[in-house]
Amino acid sequence: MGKNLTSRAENYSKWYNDLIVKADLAEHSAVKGCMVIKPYGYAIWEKMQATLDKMFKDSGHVNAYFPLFIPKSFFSKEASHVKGFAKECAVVTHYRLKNSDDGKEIVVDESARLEEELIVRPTSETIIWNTYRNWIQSYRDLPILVNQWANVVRWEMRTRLFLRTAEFLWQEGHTAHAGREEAVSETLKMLNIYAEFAEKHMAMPVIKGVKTESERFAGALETYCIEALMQDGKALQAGTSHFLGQNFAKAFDVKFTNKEGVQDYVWATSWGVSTRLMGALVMSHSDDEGLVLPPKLAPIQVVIVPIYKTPEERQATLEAASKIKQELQSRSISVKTDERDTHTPGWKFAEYELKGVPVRIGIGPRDIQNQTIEVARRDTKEKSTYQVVDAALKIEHLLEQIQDNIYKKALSFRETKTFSADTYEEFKEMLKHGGFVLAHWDGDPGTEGKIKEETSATIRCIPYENRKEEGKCIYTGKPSAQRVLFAIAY
RNA sequence: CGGGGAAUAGCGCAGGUGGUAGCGCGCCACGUUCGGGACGUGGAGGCCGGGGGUUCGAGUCCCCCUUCCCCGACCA
Repeated sequence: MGKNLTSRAENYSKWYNDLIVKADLAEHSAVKGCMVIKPYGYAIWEKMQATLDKMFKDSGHVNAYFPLFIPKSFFSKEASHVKGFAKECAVVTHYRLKNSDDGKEIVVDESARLEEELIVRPTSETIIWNTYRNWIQSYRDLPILVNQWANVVRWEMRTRLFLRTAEFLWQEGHTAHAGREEAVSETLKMLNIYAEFAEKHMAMPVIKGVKTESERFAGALETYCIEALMQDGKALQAGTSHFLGQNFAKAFDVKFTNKEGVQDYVWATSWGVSTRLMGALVMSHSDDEGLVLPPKLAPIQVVIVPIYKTPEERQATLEAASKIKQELQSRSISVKTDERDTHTPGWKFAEYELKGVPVRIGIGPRDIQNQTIEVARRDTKEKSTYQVVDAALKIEHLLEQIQDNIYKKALSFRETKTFSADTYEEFKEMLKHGGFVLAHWDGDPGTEGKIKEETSATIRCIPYENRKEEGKCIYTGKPSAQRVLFAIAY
């Protein structure tokens, strides 16, 4: 029996949408462009949050919270910033409702118009820098290393669950520094933290790099990013870290007195990852049977399915399950025993496969007899029989192996999908099959724009650990010092 | 914001030329099952997305609105 999941080959978009909904991660809400993140999906996000939050704190950051509403005037203070976000802002204009004259409806009370409209934050640079002005007088007040976990709203035309929704959850770090070098190094430090998180926890290989001018964050001097390749060959920006220079300090007049007693503007960074990572996670590892979750982020790492016919067998298998569960829990492994009598084992197998639980244990009468358990891993669908006596230890190792295996699988996928093009014809041909294409570019945004127009491919980044290599731009033939990373992106 | 679809039971769908709604899955009850989404019998469930019209009569024809999906442009 199938799971009624569209296969990736048949329709990748449908596969993704079906999977998100059927695996209980999220669903469309009654509000256009907004999603409901369901408990199972939210549990994964919570694990991402917990891990990232610890990484942020271990690197000296602290959490705070700034308002959801941002006065419109704040936005206009940094010219390129407002330009970048103006087209997708939700604006609050009134603060009161009233009954309509016929009493049948609730309408906006036109007399309750706000003096100054409020923008629902699409990002918090402006409100934060307006606040930092009051926090900073001296170099002794620096650095400020603040992060916030929040929701933001960007009024998107076209939305997709997790990948692009009008409201999404994220974290945004906003730091203030006394010197340029320190701010640049903070930007890179956070980029590295994101890359480490992606690779070690999400098991998703990423390429670190710098964005070109046209892909840069509105208001930044430099945007660094991690780029991942999805199974359909499209690239996904998974996180960004911005060096903001003194742009926001100048816009909000945030000065400090340095050690020499001279006034200077503060240097800034901002960095963020969002619930989009959920989409990245799904599209990196999952297959036609359902989700494949990396053990480090799986809400349930091991599920135990008891198999029995008689009440006596039920009793015996549940007892055996309980012992294994305790042993696994003592190794900090999250375990669930599915004791429900309302579904057959086969049904449960399919269900946990759909939900991507990394390891499934089956315990039936035969196992009780032999002092064994059946262990099935989700990533390879391989089944083995373990002796109960050393099962917990082996499963602990198995989880590590699965984490490692899905990373390697994703990495090898990316490697086979990464090409080098030396001519424009070659470039266009390679793009047809999806994947990353490394090619020379003359550094001109105009050229980049034309390539995008003609092929839909964008420069995802200039890889950070790039090998310098003399060459000629595939489009103009002008000299180029290195290859840049092209792809069709989400 | 353009271009295509679509909206009928919880989900997926069928309902030529108008005559008062059906199938599969799911749900409920009982029994037999249970090592890869079990089976039988019985049952519940619908102002056919919303609003107007045409008609004796509209799921079906006409107009308007709303929402969702897919593909582009824009963006994390």
